[in-house]
Amino acid sequence: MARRLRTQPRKLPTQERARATVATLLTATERLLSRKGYEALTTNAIAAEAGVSIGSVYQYFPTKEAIVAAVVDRFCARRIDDLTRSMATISPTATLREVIRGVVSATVAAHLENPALVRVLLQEVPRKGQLERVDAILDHGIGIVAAALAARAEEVRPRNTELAARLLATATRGMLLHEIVRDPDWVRDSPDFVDEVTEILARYLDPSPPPSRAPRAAF
Amino acid sequence: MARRLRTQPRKLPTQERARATVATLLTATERLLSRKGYEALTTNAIAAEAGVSIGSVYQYFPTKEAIVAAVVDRFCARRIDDLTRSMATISPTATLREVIRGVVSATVAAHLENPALVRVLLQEVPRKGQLERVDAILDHGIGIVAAALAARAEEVRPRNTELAARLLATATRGMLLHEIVRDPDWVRDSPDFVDEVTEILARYLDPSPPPSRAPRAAF
Amino acid sequence: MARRLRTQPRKLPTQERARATVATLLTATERLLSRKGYEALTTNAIAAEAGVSIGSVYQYFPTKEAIVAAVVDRFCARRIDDLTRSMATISPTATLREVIRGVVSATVAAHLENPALVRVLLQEVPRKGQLERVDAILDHGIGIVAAALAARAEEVRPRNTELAARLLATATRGMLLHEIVRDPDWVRDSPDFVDEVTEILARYLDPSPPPSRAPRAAF
Amino acid sequence: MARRLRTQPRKLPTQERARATVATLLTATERLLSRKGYEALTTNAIAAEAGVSIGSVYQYFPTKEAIVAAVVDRFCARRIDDLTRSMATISPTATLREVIRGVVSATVAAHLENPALVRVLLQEVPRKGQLERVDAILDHGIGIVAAALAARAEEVRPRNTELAARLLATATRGMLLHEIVRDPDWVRDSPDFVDEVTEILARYLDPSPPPSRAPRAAF
DNA sequence: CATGAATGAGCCTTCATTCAT
DNA sequence: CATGAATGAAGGCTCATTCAT
Repeated sequence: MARRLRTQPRKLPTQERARATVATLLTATERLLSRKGYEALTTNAIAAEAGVSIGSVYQYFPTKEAIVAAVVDRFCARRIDDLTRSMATISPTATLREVIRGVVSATVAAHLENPALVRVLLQEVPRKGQLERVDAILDHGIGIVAAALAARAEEVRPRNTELAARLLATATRGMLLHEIVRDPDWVRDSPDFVDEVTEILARYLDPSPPPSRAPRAAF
Repeated sequence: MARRLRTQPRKLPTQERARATVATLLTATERLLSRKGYEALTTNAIAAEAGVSIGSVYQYFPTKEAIVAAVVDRFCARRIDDLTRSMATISPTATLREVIRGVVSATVAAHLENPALVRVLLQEVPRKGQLERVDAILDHGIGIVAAALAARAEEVRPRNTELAARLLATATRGMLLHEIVRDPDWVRDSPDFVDEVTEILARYLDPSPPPSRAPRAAF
Repeated sequence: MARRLRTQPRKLPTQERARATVATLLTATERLLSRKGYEALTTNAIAAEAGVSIGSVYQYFPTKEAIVAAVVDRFCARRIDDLTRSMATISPTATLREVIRGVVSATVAAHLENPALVRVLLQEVPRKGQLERVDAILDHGIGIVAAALAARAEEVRPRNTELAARLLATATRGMLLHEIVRDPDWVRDSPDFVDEVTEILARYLDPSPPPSRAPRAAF
Repeated sequence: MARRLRTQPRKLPTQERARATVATLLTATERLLSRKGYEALTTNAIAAEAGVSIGSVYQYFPTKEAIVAAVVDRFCARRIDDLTRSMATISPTATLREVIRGVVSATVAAHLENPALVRVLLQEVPRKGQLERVDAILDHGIGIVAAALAARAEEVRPRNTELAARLLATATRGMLLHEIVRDPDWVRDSPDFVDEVTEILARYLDPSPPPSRAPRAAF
C-alpha cells in the first residue's frame, strides 16, 4: 500500500502509536524467547516485559500463537532484507563462487546477531499450523538460488535447477544453523567455516567432469 | 550436580511385565505424536492410548518430558542400528561414492518408515534440557563419517577431517529431513533425490582440482 | 535466600475489589476449616466456598499453604488486638491478680468465638515451614507478660523474669486451649475455670514465702 | 486376653514374626516422622524404610492412619510406662513437692529421648478421628495427679480435685512440650527449668493462705 | 482504548490401596 | 503370606483469554 502522500494526519498519530505498541510487543517477545526460551513464554510475561497491560496485548493479537507468528515473520523479513541488501552489494562481475561466498557470509553474519533467538526459533518454537513460517527464509533462499542458477545456466552443471536449488538451500541451512547454534563464537572467528561451506556448494555446481564417477579403471 | 530436570527414567523394570509396560508406553507415545502432534500429547492420553493407568506411567517415568526423551532415545537408537546394519552390508571394495550412496539411501529409507513422527520430532518436540537427544543421531553420523574420512585419507580432499565430517553430516541432515518432511512420497519415488545428495557429498570430498577457483581468465 | 516454600502472599491487592476478594477467600477458608477440618480443605473448595474462580485464588496466593498461613496470621493478629484492647481496659490501679484475671478472661472469651476453628488450628493445621505462625500469639503473650513482670518487679517473686514469663504463657495456653477445645460450653459457663487458672498464675508470682519447702518439721 | 500358659508353640513362630514385622513398621514410621515430618510420610516410604513390601504393610494395617495411630499408641504407652516406673521409684515418704518434681523430671527426660518425634507428633500429625490418642498421655497424667490429690487431700488446697488435676496436667504439658520442642538442649542442661515448673505446680496445691487475695489494705 | 481482576478448562502428578503372581 | 506392578480418584496449579471498569 503506497504511502498516500502523507495526507490524513488526523488518524495517523493513533495508528502510529499502535504500530509502536506492536513493535514493542514483538521485541519483548524476542527478549523473553532468547532469555527464557519458548516454554517460559506466557502472554502475561510478554505484557509485563513490554510494559503494557495484558488487555492491550489482545488488542493487537488474537492469540499467543499470533504473537509468536509475528515474531517469526519479522525475523524472516529481516533476514530476507539482509540477504537482499547483501546481494545488491556483490559486484555484478563476480564469480559464481564469489556470489555464493557473499550470500553464505551475509547469512552467517545475520544469524550471529542473536544466536540465542535463532536457537529457540529453531529448536523450541513449535512449527505447527501457521508457524511453518520458520521455513519462509528457506523458501526465499531457494527462490534466490533458483533464480541465480537459471540466470547462469551455462556456468552450472545440474540440469534440474529446481531440485538443485532446494538441495543447496537445505544443505546450507543445515550446516549454518547447526554450527551457529552449537558454537556461535567459533563460527564468528573461523573464516574456514564459510570457506568450506562455499566449497561444498561451489563444487556441486561446477560444470567440470564429475569426480571419479566411472568405475575404477581396470576393475 | 543440578537436578537435571528429571528426564531420566525412574526405575529400570526388572520384571517382564514391567518391561512390556514401558515398551507399550513408548509406542503409544509415538502413535500419539505422529497422529496428533506434540501439543496434544498429555500424560493421560498416553496412558489411555497404551491401555494402562496413569499411575503406571509414573511408575516408570518421573515426568512427561522423560517419556518423550525415552521415545527420542529409542528412535535414535533404532536409526543408529539401521545405519550400522546398512554399513555392514556395503561391500568393502566399494567406491567412496558407493559408500556415501549406501548410507544416504539407508538413512532415507529408515526415516521414510514414519515420516509423520520424524516431522513431529523435528519440528514440534522442544529440544530443551536433556532433549537435545535429537541431535544424537547427527553426532553419531558425524562419527561414522569422520572415521570413514580418516580411513580413506588419501582418497579425500579436505584436510580438516573433523570439520569436513561435521559439514557433510549437517548438510545431509538438512537435505534429507527437509524433503522427507515436505513430501515423503516424492522422496520415496525419486531415485534422483538420493543421486543428487550423493553428488553433493562426493564432489566435496573429491581430490581432483577445485573447480574454477581462479578468477576468470581474460576478464 | 531459600525459596521459603512460597508461603508469602503473591501480591498485595491494590484495588478495592481485589482486597475484598482476598478477605472473602480467608473467611471462606476459615469456614471450611471449622466445618470440615484441614484434611478436607482443597483449593477448589476454597474457591467455591468464596464464590470465586480457582484462578482468582492463585492471583493472590501462590500455594494452598499460603492461604492457610494468611488465615493463621489474621487469626493471630485478631487475638493480639483483642488482648491489647482488653489490657487497655484494665484499671491502672488493678492488682496483679486482677490484671491476670482480666487477660485470662479476655483470652478465653476471644477463643470462645469460634472454638471449632481454634481446634482445627491447634490440632490439624500442620505447623511446618512458615506455618509456625500459630505460635505467634504465644510469643506475643510472652512479651506482654514479661513486660508486666518487669514493670512490677517488686511485687513479684521470680527473679528470672524471662523464664517466668515463658512458663506462665505456655502453662496458660496449655490450660486454656485444652479446655476450650474439649468442652467450650462448659468453659463458657464456668467462672470457676478462669478463677482457678488465675489462682495458679497468681500464686506462682506471689512474693510470700514459698510453700512448705522445708522438710516436714519433726520428721 | 490371658497368655494361655504358653501352650501351642506351633503357631507362635508365625505370630512372633508378625509381631516383629509390626514393630519394624512402627519404628520405620517413627524414623521417617522424625526425619522428614508427617507430610513426607507415605505408605510406600514406610515399606521401603522397613525393608518390607507395600503389600505386607497392608497385611498388618488397614490404612495409613492406622499405622500412625499405632505409632502414637506405642509412644503413649511408653511414656506411661516411663511415668509408672518413675513413680514407683519415688520414696513413699516423699513430700508432695518431691513427688511433683519426680514426675516432671521423668516426663522431661522421656520426651528428650527423641524431641524431633515429639515435635512432629505434636505439631504435624493431625489429631483427628481416632487420632486424639495424643491426648492419651495427658488423660493418664490427669488420672495420676487426681489420684495423688485424692490420697493427700488434707495436704492440698483445691477442693475441686477433678478440675485441679486437669489444670495441673494441661499446664504442665503446655510448659514442657513447648520448651522441649523449642530448644531441647537448653532443657536438658537447665535444672532451673524443672525447678520452676515444680514451683508453679506446688504453689498451686499449697494449702497455706492464698496470696494477697484481699484488696490492698488502706486503698 | 487501556487496565488488570477474574475466569475455568484442563494438565501433571501423587499416593493410598488392590490384586495377580 | 510376600511381592510389587497396577490402579485411578483427586488435587494443586497454570495460563490463555475475557470483560467490567
